[in-house]
Amino acid sequence: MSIATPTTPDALAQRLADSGLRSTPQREVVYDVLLKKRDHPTADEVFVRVKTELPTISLATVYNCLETLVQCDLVRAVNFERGPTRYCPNLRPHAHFHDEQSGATHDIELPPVLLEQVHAILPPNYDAKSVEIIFRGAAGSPRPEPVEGQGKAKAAR
Amino acid sequence: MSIATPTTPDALAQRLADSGLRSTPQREVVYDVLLKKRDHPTADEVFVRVKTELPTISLATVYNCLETLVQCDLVRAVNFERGPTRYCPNLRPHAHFHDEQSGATHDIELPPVLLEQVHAILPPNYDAKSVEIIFRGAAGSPRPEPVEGQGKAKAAR
DNA sequence: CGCTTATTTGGAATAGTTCCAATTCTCACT
DNA sequence: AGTGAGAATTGGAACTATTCCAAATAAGCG
Repeated sequence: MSIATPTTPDALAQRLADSGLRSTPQREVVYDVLLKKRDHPTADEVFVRVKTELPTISLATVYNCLETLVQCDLVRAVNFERGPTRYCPNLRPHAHFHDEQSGATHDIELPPVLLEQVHAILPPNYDAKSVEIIFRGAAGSPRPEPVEGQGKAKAAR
Repeated sequence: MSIATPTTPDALAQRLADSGLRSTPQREVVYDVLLKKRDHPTADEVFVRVKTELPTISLATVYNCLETLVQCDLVRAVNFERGPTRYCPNLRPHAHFHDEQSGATHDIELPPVLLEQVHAILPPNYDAKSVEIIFRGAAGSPRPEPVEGQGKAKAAR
């Protein structure tokens, strides 16, 4: 079923090899960046972060690497409304809560039992490879929480 | 008949009025089109369909109308992976099954109990206004079917 | 070491959507 | 019925996110 120690930098080389792909500095740093700050960054945001370590990397490569990581099942791509795709290195089954105020996204633990129950609503013949659960709302803590948001920070329009 | 079923063309004028908006031919036809063929069309597809009735409508207006309908809670906007937003006039709580083969999207009944259970996984202080459940996989027929949907066809637009 | 193939890169191209300014339509009020 | 204010529509330009492409680079392998 699932793999024992998935979410570590070292898993990368292994997984890549398994898929007949090479471990490159770009792929490593992109993955590291995702592991280091798990705030569901966009490709652009990953680009910025990776550049501090690999100043010459190109945005196209960031897209390539992210795609590769998704292929290898090391990273999940998440799409909220219209906006850019966000990337999440959390492999455990979880839902996403999208705080519309701050734009931040939080992982929500998804109990296996519930996951099963959700799958169970599918009629026969529907074979779901994956399921995505996305909440939208306000993570209205009594006190405002530390900024985790990428929400409007960049969305200068 | 049923007040509980707002998914009728007539509901439109009412809802619009409630929001202080006007009922226009464009809005009516856009809504009709959604009700008539519930295959989760994209804005483009709606545009094409509406044009047969209102040949001079513009794509911008279709976007406007769809947005308006979403605001009025008559229509849900759904986003699968990177692709265009799709529109769904089904107001009852339901999940979506996205068939990766055909590109088609099916509504899946969502039992209220399950919906509650899903909401229950949220930690306190998380106030979800809505939840979206999206399955991805292969639907239905035990035997493979030739190409059909809007999947990755590039020329079909 | 040179060959082959994978990977990266920058820029151009594309898709989907939004923005904007000008026009047209509606409605409320004389 | 006429008019003015505000809504709504329209076409096209602008924008954003992403993909495509062809050339340059890097790596593994014999």
